[in-house]
Formats: sequence, C-alpha cells, structure tokens
Amino acid sequence: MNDPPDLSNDDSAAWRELTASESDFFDRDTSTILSDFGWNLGHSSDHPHNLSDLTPTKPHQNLPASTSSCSSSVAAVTEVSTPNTNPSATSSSSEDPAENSTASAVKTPPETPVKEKKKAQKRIRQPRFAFMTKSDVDNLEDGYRWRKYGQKAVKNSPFPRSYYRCTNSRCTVKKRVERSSEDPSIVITTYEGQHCHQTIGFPRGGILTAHDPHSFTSHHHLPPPLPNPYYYQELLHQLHRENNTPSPQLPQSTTEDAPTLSNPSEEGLLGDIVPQTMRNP
DNA sequence: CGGTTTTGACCAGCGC
DNA sequence: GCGCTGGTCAAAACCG
Repeated sequence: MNDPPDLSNDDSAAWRELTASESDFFDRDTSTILSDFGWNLGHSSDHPHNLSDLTPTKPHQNLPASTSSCSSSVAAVTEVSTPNTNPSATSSSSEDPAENSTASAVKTPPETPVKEKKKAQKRIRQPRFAFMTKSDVDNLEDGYRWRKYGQKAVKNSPFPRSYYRCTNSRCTVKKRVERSSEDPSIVITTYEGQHCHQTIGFPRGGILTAHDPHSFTSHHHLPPPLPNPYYYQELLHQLHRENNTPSPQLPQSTTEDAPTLSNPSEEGLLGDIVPQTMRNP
C-alpha cells in the first residue's frame, strides 16, 4: 500500500500535471519562476537555467535513493497552475478578507448565496513549487512569515501535513509542509501562489523585515541545523550563478559526494544542494 | 492583548 | 450516487 508516494497524495492530478509540465516551467528562466512566486532575487540574467537538472522527474522519485548518502538534500519541483476559470478571483477565496467574513456562513446552512459564490470560485490552483529538504525542522525559514491554518493527517503517511498561509493579509501565498513517509528526515515543502510583497528580512541575514519586523523575530527561533533564512532564494540564486559557471554540478550528484563543509549547519542543507563550486565562486 | 497554533467540522473534487 | 481524501474554516486555547 505504499505505491502512492505522499507527494501524490497531495493531489495526484496536480502533481501529475506538474511532472508533465515542469519541463516547460523549467524552461523558463529561474528568475522568472521565482518571480512567479514573488521571490525577488534581485538579479537579472538572460541565461536560461533549468532547474530540471536538479529536479527529479517525479518529486518522490529521489526520496529513498538520494537520501542514502546522508546529509541533506533538496529537490525542487514546480507546477504550473491549472487554468484559472475566473481570473478575477485569482486572489480570492479564503484570502480575501471580505470573503473571510462570509466564510463563517459556510457553517450556517441557510446561506445559499455564499455557497454559490464559493462554488463559482471553485478552487483556484496557483503555481506551485515544491522542495524536498532533508531537515530536522519542519518549518523551514524562507524569508516570509507564515500562519498555520490547518493540519491534516495524510493517507499512507504517519506524518501530518501542515497548511500555512502568508501572514501578509494581501498575500495569497500558501505553503504545505509534510514529511516524507518513506524518509522521515525529508521535509516536503510546497509553495502555492506568489508573494505580493518583499521577503521579510532576517536578523541573521541583516535584512530588516519588510512589513512586520517585530513579529518575525518571535518566529525565527529555530534549532541549530536550520538552513539559511533565505535558503530557497539562496539556493536558486546560487544555482542561477552556477549556470554561468562551467562544470555544473547538481544535487543528483551532490547527494552522493556530499561536499565537506566547515560549517555543519550550512552543510545541513545548502551543503547538499549546492556544490562547493557554487558556494565558493 | 494581539497574534499564532490547535483541532474538529465542513466542503469540494475525484475515483469507483 | 457514494465514499474517500485533501483543503479550509473558525472557535478555543495558547503564548509572548
């Protein structure tokens, strides 16, 4: 009963679509991809750089195999959203404050208009971007503040899936965090939507928060093996730079020849994803 | 006191 | 049509 990997649990259709279209998605410039998610890397480049090198054909494919060599590993997977039937509702549904107020009506049976409205909006599928990260920490810092709004037990997995939403009320980005049932040390983080604001800064990074300096500090108390706050941005940024350098070395191989790092915490994640050549230009 | 997390319930989509 | 599962809501609890 373990044929369906947890990623496909997520929603198999979507993931299948992802794998089918990811090549297209990755054909785009990584910066483009990231900007789709509101990740402003602050770089410009016309070098198309395919993450596909680092991305498994199927998100779950490298789960058991790649982890055999210890260290942390990350796989990135993106998904192009399914066509939105009502563009006007792109930022809608549960994110819209106004909608939130009416959301309570969902529990009140007699409200048909609201139901109709909800039905009309259906579920908006935004671009998704998944990371498989070998980490002890479930909630990896990515530069944004998240508020947990749900948790569900995942079929065929002993680990629950957590649902987070960007605390920026105007931001519709969500993320799901779950652990791989095959390898509990692997955290699968799926981002959905795009940020409409800058990343929050990190005290560690020396960048100030863009919109919520205070609350963030209360949120960044994390265990030692935490990745760089800008972990993902950093990762992709580095990958992007790597693209400009000869001898591309990507995680598929790095999982095997885990680079030796002086900084264990760095090795924790970046170390595995980003080859030394990338870290040391 | 304000923001976040927890948790049970509800709803929608999908497969059979 | 029915049941299953994922995704979301919202009240209560919790925390700094």
